[in-house]
Amino acid sequence: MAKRSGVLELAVLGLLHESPMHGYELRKRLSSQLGAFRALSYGSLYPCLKDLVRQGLITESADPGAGGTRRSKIVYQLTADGKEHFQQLLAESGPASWDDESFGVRFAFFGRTDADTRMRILVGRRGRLEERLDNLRGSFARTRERLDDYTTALQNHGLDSVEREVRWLNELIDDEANRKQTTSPSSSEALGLGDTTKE
Amino acid sequence: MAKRSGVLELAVLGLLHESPMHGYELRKRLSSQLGAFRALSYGSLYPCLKDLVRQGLITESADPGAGGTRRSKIVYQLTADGKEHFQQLLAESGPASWDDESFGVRFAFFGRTDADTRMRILVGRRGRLEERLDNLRGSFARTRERLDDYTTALQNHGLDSVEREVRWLNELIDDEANRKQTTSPSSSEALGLGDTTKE
DNA sequence: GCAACGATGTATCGCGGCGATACATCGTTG
DNA sequence: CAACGATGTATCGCCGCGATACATCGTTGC
Repeated sequence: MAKRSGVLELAVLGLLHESPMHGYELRKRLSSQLGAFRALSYGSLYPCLKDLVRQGLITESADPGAGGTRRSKIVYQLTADGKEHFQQLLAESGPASWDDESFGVRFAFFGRTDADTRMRILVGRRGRLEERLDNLRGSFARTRERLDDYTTALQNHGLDSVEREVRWLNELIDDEANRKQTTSPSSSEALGLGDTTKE
Repeated sequence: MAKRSGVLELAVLGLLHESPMHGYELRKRLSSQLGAFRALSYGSLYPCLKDLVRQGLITESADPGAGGTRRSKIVYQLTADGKEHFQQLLAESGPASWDDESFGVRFAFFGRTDADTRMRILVGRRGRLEERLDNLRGSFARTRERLDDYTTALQNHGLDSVEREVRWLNELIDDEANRKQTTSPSSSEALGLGDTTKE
């Protein structure tokens, strides 16, 4: 228990970091702010919120909104423990954080973490993608002759997409390196060369 | 029951269309041939196979492989009913077939269906993507000023990806139109203009 | 005023797929 | 012939999705 894949937890904590919110609002922002990531359902959200309250990472309080008609609207707010836990989760740069969804959410909150963590996650993510690229190219070469045009087109398109993703990562990594160089020179060399060893 | 989201069923039937196979082999091809789509687990595959057998769409038989040591290796084979059902599933061009996964699998088997079905699925898929584009652009415009650089970069990247996908779809649609025109002229006009009305 | 309606808002349930795991046999290597 | 990794079938628990129910707010129109 309390596993919940982590990513949902991270996203909720991160959004609540900006301002207290209703569950409803939380859900909307999850799909709009965090990009094209599919909106998660209430079936996941509310149990997660309940869990976070139980852990003392967020608190729920009545809505001070309208006139004072007692009705059940709940505003969730981050606690000090919650902020701490958020930082801790965000900085985790293990293999799990290279996953598509996990990376997307972490990247959206990059502004709240330090340069080293950003670089670690970026490089790790690139490694994960290059791994995928290898697999793709491998099975592509292995099956290319006996596939029809459509299957081939699909494979090529998939390959292109991942390659494009890698290029995007490279730009981001360069940006980070430059930013770092401005602050503390002669340290960009060691970072870009992480050798992508798996877990 | 028997719903199983359809896409798994379709993929298994399609792969079995080429040649009889073991479950193990089936699983490997699911991730290599059908592109970058995540490998589905045995936890889904075997129950699905069992279900297809129960429906009489495939049959299971002992492996004629090695020497004759009785051991449990099972080769699955498509039946006549299975072939028919596959065609029927493949040709379904309802809203469900515009989904990412569903479209990918159907596209991989495009060679086994007719030009009209191909065009219907292609145009529908493009409509779905343009719908997504609208949502993205909407929430983008609505939130752009109060977001930091990273969140903005993420949104832009997401937008680019979907736009790129639409461009790919357009190329495919053009190709299909040309192909059709070669065979039977003056019929390409009516097809490209499907107005993407939802379900 | 108030009826009607869509957006806002909280909550639960069933079910399907995923990941882990167990177990068995094949083929190769030293 | 022992050891090991690839091949192969099978199941189980758990998580998250989609559907759904229900209540209230704010607006519109008469």
